[in-house]
Amino acid sequence: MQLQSLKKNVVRTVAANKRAAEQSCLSLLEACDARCKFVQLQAHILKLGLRNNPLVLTKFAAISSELNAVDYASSFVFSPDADSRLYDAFLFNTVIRAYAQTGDLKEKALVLYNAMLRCGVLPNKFTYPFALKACAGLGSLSLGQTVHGSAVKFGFDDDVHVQNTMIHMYCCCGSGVKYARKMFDEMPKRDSVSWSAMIGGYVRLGLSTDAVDLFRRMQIAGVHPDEITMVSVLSACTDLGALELGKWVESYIEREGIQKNVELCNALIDMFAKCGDVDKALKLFRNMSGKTIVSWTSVIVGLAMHGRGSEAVSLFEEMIRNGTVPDNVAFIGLLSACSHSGLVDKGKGYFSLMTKEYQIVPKMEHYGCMADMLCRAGLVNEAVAFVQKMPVEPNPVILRTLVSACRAHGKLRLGETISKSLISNEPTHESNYVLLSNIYAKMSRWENKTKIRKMMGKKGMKKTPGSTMIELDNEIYEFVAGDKSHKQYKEIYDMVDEMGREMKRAGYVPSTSEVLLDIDEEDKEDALNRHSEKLAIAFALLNTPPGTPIRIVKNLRVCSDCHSATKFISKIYNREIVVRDRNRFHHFMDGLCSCKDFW
DNA sequence: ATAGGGTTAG
Repeated sequence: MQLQSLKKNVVRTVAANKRAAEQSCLSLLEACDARCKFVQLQAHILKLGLRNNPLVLTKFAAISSELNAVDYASSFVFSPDADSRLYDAFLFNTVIRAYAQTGDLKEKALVLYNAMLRCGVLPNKFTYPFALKACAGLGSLSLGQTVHGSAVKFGFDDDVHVQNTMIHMYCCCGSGVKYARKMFDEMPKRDSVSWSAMIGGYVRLGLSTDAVDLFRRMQIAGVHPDEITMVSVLSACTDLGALELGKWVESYIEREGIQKNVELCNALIDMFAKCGDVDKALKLFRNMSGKTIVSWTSVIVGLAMHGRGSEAVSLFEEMIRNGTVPDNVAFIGLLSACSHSGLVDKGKGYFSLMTKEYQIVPKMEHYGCMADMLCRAGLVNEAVAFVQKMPVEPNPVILRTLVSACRAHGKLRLGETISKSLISNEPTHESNYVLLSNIYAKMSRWENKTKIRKMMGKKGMKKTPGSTMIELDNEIYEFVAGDKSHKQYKEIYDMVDEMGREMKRAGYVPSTSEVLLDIDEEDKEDALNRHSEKLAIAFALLNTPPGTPIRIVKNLRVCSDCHSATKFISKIYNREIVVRDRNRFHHFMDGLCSCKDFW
């Protein structure tokens, strides 16, 4: 073997020439891969007397990161019997980088950074991107600020690489985004990476409108975006559900000749699928070369969201035939496809394929998909038994799935029990109370329902307000329940009232039991009519020509009253209405929904 | 000799 002969070569030359030994040892380290025994290498270094050779140690540390042996290498390199006078910045940088890249050892990168300063080794311009990346991974604003201060002290804060990493780091530290923006605004010279870091940061924080605004400013500033910038911009479109904007971005990419690499194609596929045009996503997917597991998963998830489960399943089968090995994310997509389309037996089969054939240890999300699948299919008892048999404690998300199913399928006592335990475990989570209240409503135990409402008021819970977005003439409009901020609000409310009258004539019954407020029935109807979905639909009916499809995006799950109302509206006003909610798409047409009331 | 920003689920 090549490795064997290299080793012999090292041993031969070591006696003759120390310099040649170093070179040979470096080549040996270079040739080392996962098959090579890391420990043997270490013994070799000792045997050759290169224990304190910084170059060899650096190479040793660099290789360790690919073998997930950073901790081991670090303890060898920086052991007490090593000669610390030989440590240099390159060596520290290498180990700091290795730690910064490692999943759960990022804090050690900063420990080493501090050790470096204590040893009197001066950091250089490469040190800061590594150390800041560790802070970003930890999401620790205070650590980031300390390292930032240190970079200023040593005079590396005017380097554009360092500044860009700082923007990235501050964006990864939640409340740090304002510091990121401040740095960004004060930079004397911003390159495309600076813009991408800031735009990408906004997207990750869910501030997608800010991301789009910044992209517009980037164009005004005359900085040419590259494929990485465009991935973030597309991600913002996906988040906003802004199909028109997304289409514009696609044509912009073509026009500007931006290279459509695999990642950019994946982002385009994801955008089209999640903005409602899954057929376009499929077309792009078919035409792209170099498909990765991400490409397959994106399109499988896209089909699942549109209720096209069996297509998702055949695509998964095709992927396996193509030799792409599914990972745990692909299985989450596949299982959710089965769940959304009622393919219970298929789902069970794939769950066991995943664990047995692919040796993937199921995570909470996989269990969640299975519980969800059984619940949707009305197999509540089986779902409960499944959850009890799980080797891990179910998380609140799974328990809430069970409670909803209990309510839908009349297992009210059980639902009440689970729901009460949820409230005691998670007393500040609003939806736990809503679930219990809905169960009481179904049991007609109104006094209990009132009690729940009072409890909620006392706890002062912050409620995620439902909001609905709609795109019209290159603008994105957002509505919240009872919104009166819009210029047209009077017309919108008149339209909502008219819609209500027409729907009632057609047989719509408002589901006032969904309303948690303790108000009389008429006011409850009023509250339902002011839901953000209905405001957005009224706005669209007013401002778009008859017959054009209406696309709206809801931030939460669509409520059952709005779901049934939208069916009536699609028929009465002869409109196709496409609703994207938190989980999936609903295509309403002629009084029916594509989800077949199965969501 | 070592550097910065990105994609799939929940």
